[in-house]
Amino acid sequence: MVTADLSVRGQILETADRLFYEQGYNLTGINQIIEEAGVAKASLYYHFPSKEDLCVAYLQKRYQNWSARLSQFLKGVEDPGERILQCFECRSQFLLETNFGGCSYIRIIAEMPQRTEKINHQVIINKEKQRQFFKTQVNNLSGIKPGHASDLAQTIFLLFDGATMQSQVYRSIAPMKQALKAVKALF
Amino acid sequence: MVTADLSVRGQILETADRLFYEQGYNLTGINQIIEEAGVAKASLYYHFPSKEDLCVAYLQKRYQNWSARLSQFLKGVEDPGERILQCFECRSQFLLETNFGGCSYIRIIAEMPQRTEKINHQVIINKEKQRQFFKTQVNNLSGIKPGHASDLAQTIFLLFDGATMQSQVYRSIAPMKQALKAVKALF
Amino acid sequence: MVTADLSVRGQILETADRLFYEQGYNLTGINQIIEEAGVAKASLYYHFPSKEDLCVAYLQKRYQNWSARLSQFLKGVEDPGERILQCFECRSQFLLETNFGGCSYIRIIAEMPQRTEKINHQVIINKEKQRQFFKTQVNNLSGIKPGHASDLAQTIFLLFDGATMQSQVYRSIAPMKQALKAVKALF
Amino acid sequence: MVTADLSVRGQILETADRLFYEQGYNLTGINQIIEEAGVAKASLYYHFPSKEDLCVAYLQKRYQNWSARLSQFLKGVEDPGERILQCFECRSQFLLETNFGGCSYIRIIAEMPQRTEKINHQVIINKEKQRQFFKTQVNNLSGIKPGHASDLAQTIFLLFDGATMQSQVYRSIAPMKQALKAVKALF
DNA sequence: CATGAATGAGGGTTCATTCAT
DNA sequence: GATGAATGAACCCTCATTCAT
Repeated sequence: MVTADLSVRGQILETADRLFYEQGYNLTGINQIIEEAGVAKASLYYHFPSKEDLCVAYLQKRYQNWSARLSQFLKGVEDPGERILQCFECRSQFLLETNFGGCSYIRIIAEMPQRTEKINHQVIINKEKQRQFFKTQVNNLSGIKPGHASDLAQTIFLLFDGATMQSQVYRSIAPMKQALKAVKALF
Repeated sequence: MVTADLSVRGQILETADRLFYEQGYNLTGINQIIEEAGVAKASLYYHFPSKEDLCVAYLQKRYQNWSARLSQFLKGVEDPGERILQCFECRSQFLLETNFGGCSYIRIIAEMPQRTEKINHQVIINKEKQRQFFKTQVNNLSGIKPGHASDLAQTIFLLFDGATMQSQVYRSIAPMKQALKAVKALF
Repeated sequence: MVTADLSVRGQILETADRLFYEQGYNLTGINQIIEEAGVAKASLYYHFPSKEDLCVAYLQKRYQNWSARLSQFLKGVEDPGERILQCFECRSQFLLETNFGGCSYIRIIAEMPQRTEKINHQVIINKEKQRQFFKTQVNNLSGIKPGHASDLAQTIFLLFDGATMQSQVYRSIAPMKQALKAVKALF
Repeated sequence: MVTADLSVRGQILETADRLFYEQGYNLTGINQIIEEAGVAKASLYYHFPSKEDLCVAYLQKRYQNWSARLSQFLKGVEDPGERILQCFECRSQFLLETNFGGCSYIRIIAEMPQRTEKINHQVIINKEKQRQFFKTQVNNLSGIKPGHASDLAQTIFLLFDGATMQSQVYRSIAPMKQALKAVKALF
C-alpha cells in the first residue's frame, strides 16, 4: 500500500504516475496533470524542472511500487523456483488490475525512440533491477549447471517481457500463463 | 528493396512510415510528414482521412516490408527449424539496420493505451500473421510431440517479442542472440 | 410539392438548400454538400462557378418554395385581410416544420455583413417580393384611407420579419401569434 | 464611451467584439483576432477556454455597451412614451454609426442554427433584458387599459426587432423610421 | 458533362515552458 | 514555496477552389 502523500510534490507525482501510465507519456499534457493534481503550473516546474524530469521521477516511482508489490506478493515464499513463478503470477495480477497497461519502462522507450540520456538511464536502471531479481533467484536454484545460470535468467527475463508486452497487445493474461508454463519447463 | 513510389499517396506513406518508426507516432506531426514528403496538407487528408487512418496504412506497410524481407531472407531455407532460427537472424539484421527501432506494432500499442478500434484491429492482424509464421514452421518440424506444437510456437513467439523489445531498450542484439540460443534449446 | 429533380444540378441544389438552411451557410462546407448529394466536386463547380453562386440559387429556390407553399395555403382565400392573416399562419406552420429555422434571406445577411453584390441583390429581390405581397393585399383592403395603405403594409411587413426572427430566437411561435394579434388590431 | 482596457484580456475581447460584429462570428477567425489584438494565441485560450466562450463574453459586452448607450441617450427623458420613442431613435443612431450592423444577438442565432446551450442562454438573457425595457416603459404609460400593457410591449418589441433587421438588410434607417411611426400610432 | 487528384490558406485548439510577483 | 498570466510553436483537420483527363 502506498501512503497518501498530500504534499504538492507528492500530488503532482501521484497524478503524473497515474496519467502517464493510463494515457501514455506523450498523450498526457502538463495541463491535465496540474488540473487533476490541483496545483499551479509553476508549482510543477518548481518541483520538476521539465516534463522529462517528471518522467524520470515517474519511472522511479513505478519501480518502487512494483518492487513493493512484488515483495509483498513473495512474502513467505522461500524457494527460488517458486519465487520466479510467483513473480509471473504477480505480474498477471498487476496486468489484470491495470487493464493490461504493460511495462511502463518499455512503453516509455517505445514512444520515445530518440530518448534523452536522463530517461534512458532511468529505464536501464529499472530494467537491470528486474533482471537482477531473476539472476538472484536462478543463482539460488539447486541443481543448476554452472555456466547455465546466466542463460537461464536471461531467458526467463525475455519471457517475462515478451509476455508482459503480448498481454498488453491482446488484453489477455494468456501470454503470461504461456510464459509461466515455458519457465516451468526450463527448470 | 522497395520500388520508389513517386505518386503523392506513395510519397506520403513512405515518409510517414519512416518518421513514425524513427520518431514515434505521437511525436511525428502531420506538418513534418507533408514537409518531408513535399505535398500539400490537404493532399494528405485526401488520401488518408485522418492520422489514425495513416497509422493503419503504416502498420500494413510495415508488415508487407517485414514479410518481404523475411521471405527474401529465407529463400532456399527449407528446414522448419532452420527457418525459425533464421527468422531471429533476420530480425537481428533488421534491428541493426534500423538502429534498434523495435517492433512497430508493439510500439504503436505501447504509446496509445486507449487505442482506437481501427488501429487495434490492424495490430492484431499483424501480430497474428507473425504468430502464424511460427506455428506453421513448428507444425512442419519433425519429432514434435503432438499437443506440444502449439505451446512451442507460442513460446518462440514470446521469446521473439521479448528479445525484439529488449534489443530496443538496450540498443544491442544481445537479447536476440540470447533468444536464439533459448529457441535452439527448445527443439 | 416540389418535384424530385434527379439531375446532378438538381441534386446539388436540393442538398445545398437543405444544408444551408439547417446548418447555416458558413457552417456548411462544399465537401458535405457533394458527399450528401452524391456528386463529384468538379461537378458542383461545373454547375455553380462558386459557393456564392450556389448561395444565390439557394435564395431563389427558397423564394420559389415559400411562394408555392403560400399560394397553396391561400388557395380559396379571397378576402385581402384574411390573406394577410393566413400568411402569418402559413409562416407559423413553416416555422414549426423547420424547427424554427427563421427567414433564410435574413439569415444570409446576418452571417455575411460584407455581403457581395450578387447575394445582396438576390436577398433584396426576395424581400421586395415579400413586401409586394403585403402591399398588394393592403391595397385590396376595403376602407383603407388613401395614403395609409403604404404605411400599413410596411408595418405588417415589419411585424412579419420581427416575429419570424423572434420565433427563431425563442424557438416558439408565440411571437408569430403576437404579431397576428397586432395585425388584426391594425385593420 | 468605453474606457480603453489595455490588459491582454481586454484587448482580446475588444478586438473580438469589433470583428465579430463587423464580419460575423463564423467569418472571424481566432488568428485574425489575436493578430489585431496583438496577443499570443495561447493567451486568448488562457482567458477564454474556447471561441464559444469568447462569443458569450462578446454577447455580454454587446449588451453592456448598448445598455450604457441607451441610458446615456435617455438621460433626462422621463416620459415613458417618449423613452420608448427615443429608444428607437437611439437604435437608428447606432445603426448609422455601425453601417447597419443590425442586432448582434439575433445575428449570432441567425448564423448558428445548432447553437450551443451557452450561447443560446446568453442570447435569451440579452433579449429578455431588451424586452423588459419595453415592458417597464409601457407599464409606466398613463392611460393604458389593464391587460393590454403586455401586448403593447410585445408588439413594440416585434417592431423594434423587425426594423433593426430590415435596416440591416436594406442598409437604411427607413424601416426604423417606419417602426417609430407605427409605435406612435399604438399609444 | 463528369470526375479524381491536388493545393494554399486557414480553421480551432493544445503544447511545454517562462517570468514577475 | 507557490502562483496567475503570458508566450511561440505545433497540434490535427477543413476550407473553397482548380485542373488535367
